[in-house]
Amino acid sequence: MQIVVEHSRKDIHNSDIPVICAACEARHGGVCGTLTASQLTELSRHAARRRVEPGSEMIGQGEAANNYANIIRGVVKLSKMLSDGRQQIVGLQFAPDFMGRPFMRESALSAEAATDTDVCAFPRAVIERLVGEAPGLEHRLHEQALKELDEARDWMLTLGRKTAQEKVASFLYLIATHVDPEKGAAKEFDLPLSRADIADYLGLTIETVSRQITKLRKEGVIRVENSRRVIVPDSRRLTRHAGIDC
Amino acid sequence: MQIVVEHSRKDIHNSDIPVICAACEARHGGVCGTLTASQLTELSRHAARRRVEPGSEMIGQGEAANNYANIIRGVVKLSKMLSDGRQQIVGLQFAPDFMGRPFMRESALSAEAATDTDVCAFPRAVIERLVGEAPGLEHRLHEQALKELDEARDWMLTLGRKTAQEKVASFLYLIATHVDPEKGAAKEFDLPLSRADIADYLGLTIETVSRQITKLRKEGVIRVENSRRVIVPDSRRLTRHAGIDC
DNA sequence: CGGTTCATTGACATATCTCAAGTGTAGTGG
DNA sequence: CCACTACACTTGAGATATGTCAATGAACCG
Repeated sequence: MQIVVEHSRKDIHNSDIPVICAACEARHGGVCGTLTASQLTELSRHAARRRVEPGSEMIGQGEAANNYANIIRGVVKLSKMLSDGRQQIVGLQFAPDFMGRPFMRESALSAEAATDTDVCAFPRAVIERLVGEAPGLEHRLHEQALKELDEARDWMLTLGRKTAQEKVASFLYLIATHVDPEKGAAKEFDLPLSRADIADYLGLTIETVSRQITKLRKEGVIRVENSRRVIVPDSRRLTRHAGIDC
Repeated sequence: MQIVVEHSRKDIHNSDIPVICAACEARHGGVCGTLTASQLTELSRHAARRRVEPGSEMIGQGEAANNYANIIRGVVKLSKMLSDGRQQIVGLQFAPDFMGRPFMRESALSAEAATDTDVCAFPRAVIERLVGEAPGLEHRLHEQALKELDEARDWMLTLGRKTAQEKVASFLYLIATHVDPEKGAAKEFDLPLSRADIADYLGLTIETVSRQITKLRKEGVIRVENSRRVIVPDSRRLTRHAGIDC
């Protein structure tokens, strides 16, 4: 975070950076951080800022994937569906994550905005050309893939082996950590997901999620306001309910 | 597969390839395929063939990860454990997959041979140096990571949303597909995993796995011999029991 | 042959799901 | 400002899939 600020200062004196990028919150996140000024210019020529409403699908399972995007603001759900409608969220992406599955024409999952979201989208062809020119770009994409792989595997443990109580606590802890990575501290935040989404992320039903949240509330592990706002007085305590090994 | 055979023929006339590699079954799989002769020589100087007994741990969760490896033969389980002993297998790796988590000092999971396994191991330092020299190497590692990510997400859907019956059928289908990718054909194979391992892979108990296998057998979807050998007369039929969308 | 490990089967317990009703809360229109 | 609907969430009662515990069987090995 410090570093981002310092770099931003430098950018002000660097007139080579495209205007749209110089003001971009994700200038150094996503894929843009590794690009040179000219590559950034090239990319920004084809880039389009878009605002996405919560619930609107950005790409569907089985559709052609013609775009990559940086998430500027908001949370995006990645999910998979069975033919009979059962659904599982397989990943959440937060700003300033990069979105898109390199080297694949067709999406194996659907991406949908969970909250109000801003993205900066560019055609896959441009990215794939830049990969050949910018040595650091593939490395950045590789790191993002590895990060997502680690997260997916962590979540497999949650899905396969934790109780409903632990699943819900793990989810709350995940969100709390994204808001503020400091361990054991008090936290307060709005849930980016509805109960239905949380259920789809945890492999549970809406009702079970609701009951477990109530249970955590009654035990004093969390407080809840307006059903979306959550207060965690002691996130170490939450951790214990989440079955997280530390 | 065709391609591998053709390349092997060429190798016979290419005396630059290290002897140990020229005879290697994974010569063009894993990471080796993208290396030049001199890079391969460099790598092979530090490489060590090892045979691993089933059940023996190759690396433990939280240990320092000092090695990468190509799997020459066999199946390796990647698993995560909670502090109270609950375990989840988060991935299976088959020959000629590459094993190892690039750019990370410490393993977030444990790797254990499921079957008799041969690997070709090399120190992480050598690989990381070669990444800087061989442009194709990081691309290969990146593709492997993306493949594992796709597999992990597919499995999350299985873990979170499928019934025990569908989970077991999905597992059998996964193994059947690895033996022979042809769709709808009859298949016969030995399970590389014990019932306990299958349970850990599916987020079930041993008893439930056993009951579901019995059920599939009684319905005629599979036949079982010696509890390890499985015959699938019609893998399309198996697919239907696996809740796989096609 | 006995001992060990692994797999199967049964009887019962229980966590989670299902179905149904009830409670907010926000938005809409009169 | 007050109905009125719509939607998301909560809560309850009962059903059920899966887990737990215990016994048995089958394969393997010294």
